[in-house]
Amino acid sequence: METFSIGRAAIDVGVSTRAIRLWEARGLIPPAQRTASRYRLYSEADLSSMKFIRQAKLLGLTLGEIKRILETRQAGTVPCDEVRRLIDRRVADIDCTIAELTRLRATLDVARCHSQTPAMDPASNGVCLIIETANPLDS
Amino acid sequence: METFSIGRAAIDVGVSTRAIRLWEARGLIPPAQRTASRYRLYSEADLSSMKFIRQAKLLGLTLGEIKRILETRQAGTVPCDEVRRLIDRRVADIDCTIAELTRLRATLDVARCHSQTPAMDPASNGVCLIIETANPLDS
DNA sequence: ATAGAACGTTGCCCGTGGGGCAAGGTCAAT
DNA sequence: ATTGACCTTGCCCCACGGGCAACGTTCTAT
Repeated sequence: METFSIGRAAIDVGVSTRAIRLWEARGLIPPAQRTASRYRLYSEADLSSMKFIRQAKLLGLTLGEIKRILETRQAGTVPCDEVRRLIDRRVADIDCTIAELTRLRATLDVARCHSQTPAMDPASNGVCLIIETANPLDS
Repeated sequence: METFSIGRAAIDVGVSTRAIRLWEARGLIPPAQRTASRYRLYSEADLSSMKFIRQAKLLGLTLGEIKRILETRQAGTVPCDEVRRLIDRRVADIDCTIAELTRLRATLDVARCHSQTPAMDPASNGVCLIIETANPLDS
């Protein structure tokens, strides 16, 4: 069975070696097999597992969420329902974030173009009217 | 001159006492005056300064950016040009983030509704087809 | 006056997902 | 044998505080 060093694995999976060690420390992947000199060794199955993690991360799941998915799967259960719930939550979260950012963007636009935003009088106590007169709509 | 404890200041400014201490440690506000028993004391001017920081934070500026703005102002320069640049960058950043999130949202929508996304065969080696067959458009 | 509540002080560890660097051990090719 | 590329662990760093500990101070009520 072919094995891969952490560097090869990182290139193959498309992440950094740091990420792989972090995933191990966080329990997303089991402690790697080691050579006599303590080098980590990975199998193709390990690479597949890491590719799943990378893919899940690209979808915006956190390491904690991914860990739970993997644990569910390892317990023999198909985690698709859980995944669907996570994705639903994530979508709701994204919508919320987009709405917030859109509001903030509008506020910044208004502030920046605020009728020739008078420059702060250097002698006054204020710092910058662009900021001080802005009216954030965010909660 | 009326002075305020850190708790009063926090309430008046609308932030936590932790935040105020952090801003001091980060150099956004000068080390507070102290009572004989080392309690921090703030003047109205201090409160104004903190309100500026809070306002700038609401606009999405980082503590580092705010610090530089305050330093510019303290050097006697009106920081409005700098602020305008920061806001421009922030707006560009927001647009970029919104675009990314929109793409991700679309990917998640497709993945979730992926024609009755077949449940993973518990005997296979995969984890979850919803994730494995998703096709993130993000870079 | 004194007890206890409410406030203040420092300090440390936690999160997210690693990056950067250091000081060293190992492997491959020349 | 040496050199360069790789690996190991460990520690501190990023933003912005939250939570808790252990302890000192001030205020309030009885």
